[in-house]
Amino acid sequence: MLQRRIDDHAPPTREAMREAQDIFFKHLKRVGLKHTEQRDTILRTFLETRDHLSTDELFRLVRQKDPKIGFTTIYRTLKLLAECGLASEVAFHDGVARYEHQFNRRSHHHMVCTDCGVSVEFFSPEVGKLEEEIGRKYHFDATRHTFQIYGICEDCRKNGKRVPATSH
Amino acid sequence: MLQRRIDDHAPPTREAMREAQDIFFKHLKRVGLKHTEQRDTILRTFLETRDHLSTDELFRLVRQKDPKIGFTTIYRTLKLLAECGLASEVAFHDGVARYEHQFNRRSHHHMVCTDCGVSVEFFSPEVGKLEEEIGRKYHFDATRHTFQIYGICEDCRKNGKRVPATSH
DNA sequence: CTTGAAAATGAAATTCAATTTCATTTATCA
DNA sequence: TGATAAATGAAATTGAATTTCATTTTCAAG
Repeated sequence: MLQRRIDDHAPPTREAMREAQDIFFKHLKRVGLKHTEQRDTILRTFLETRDHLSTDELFRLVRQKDPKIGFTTIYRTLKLLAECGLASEVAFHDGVARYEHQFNRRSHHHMVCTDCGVSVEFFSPEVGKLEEEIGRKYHFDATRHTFQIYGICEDCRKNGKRVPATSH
Repeated sequence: MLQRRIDDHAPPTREAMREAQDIFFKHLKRVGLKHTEQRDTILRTFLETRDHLSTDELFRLVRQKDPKIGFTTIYRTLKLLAECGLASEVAFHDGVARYEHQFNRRSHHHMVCTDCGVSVEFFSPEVGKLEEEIGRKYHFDATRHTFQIYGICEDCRKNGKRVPATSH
């Protein structure tokens, strides 16, 4: 199920795109990897969508631009993007890993409708504070956290007809 | 990796055990399923451990009591226990589903060491409040949430035999 | 420009937890 | 008791994630 994403995220400007490419290719250089056409296409496609993409979904989008790029390259490139902070994995706990871009994004969390799959971003600085607080209390070196709220969105509640969970 | 669990949870008294069995078998009756020796053995084994168990780990424990019980039965029984609220799935995002008992437990969350896998429970009523608050704000019928903090525990930091991971 | 070594690519194979299938056994109740 | 609906468990299947490997490409040193 495609994770439609409701947020305050504008499409990237040409400049932002260039900046992201710069971050990516500096990262590649740093770890001794090479700049390739495929990696550039994948990065651009990734930044152009606002949805939370699984590897397979990004694969389908990239294929429209360059049908010769394989699934494996998408898979590996997403890992690279996560490594340099341009992407991060969001675990919605539905069996597939999804990624969202993190470039120029402020800290946020997601509320997910368990019926239609839509995800809404929300902002809550308290969550970050909690991470720090609890970490200190238990002598953990806290590095990250996950926080998602699950429920039924307004639309699904109104439509009321529960769609029997279809196969994935 | 076995998820060692640090918490304030005492082993169940004989009475608590009986109460849990009662809840389980009432649930079975309600949905038209049958009371079997296997299901009872699985429930008892599950309640007796304090760790966060994957299906496979519980299978190994149950096998010590009754080697004839198969993996599939554990798998299905865990789903049943989750259905009636005696167990709940905790997603630590390491690729396997884990369950913990929920019988007579107060609301809590987990902090997980990404090095050794130990998980520590903590209590934070604010998190529940946040769920409610955010749900109201976005007109979601919020039913549950996940919140985990990841980091390095004190022991692992002291033993320090891990190469400092390059930040991400 | 070459060119050679290191890395990248992508199709196919593999892994592994989760889930389903199905033939047989068991619990329940009239 | 018997009828029958459900339970069981071994084996098969699924599907996402990951690895393998033969071939192609990048890049920097000459």
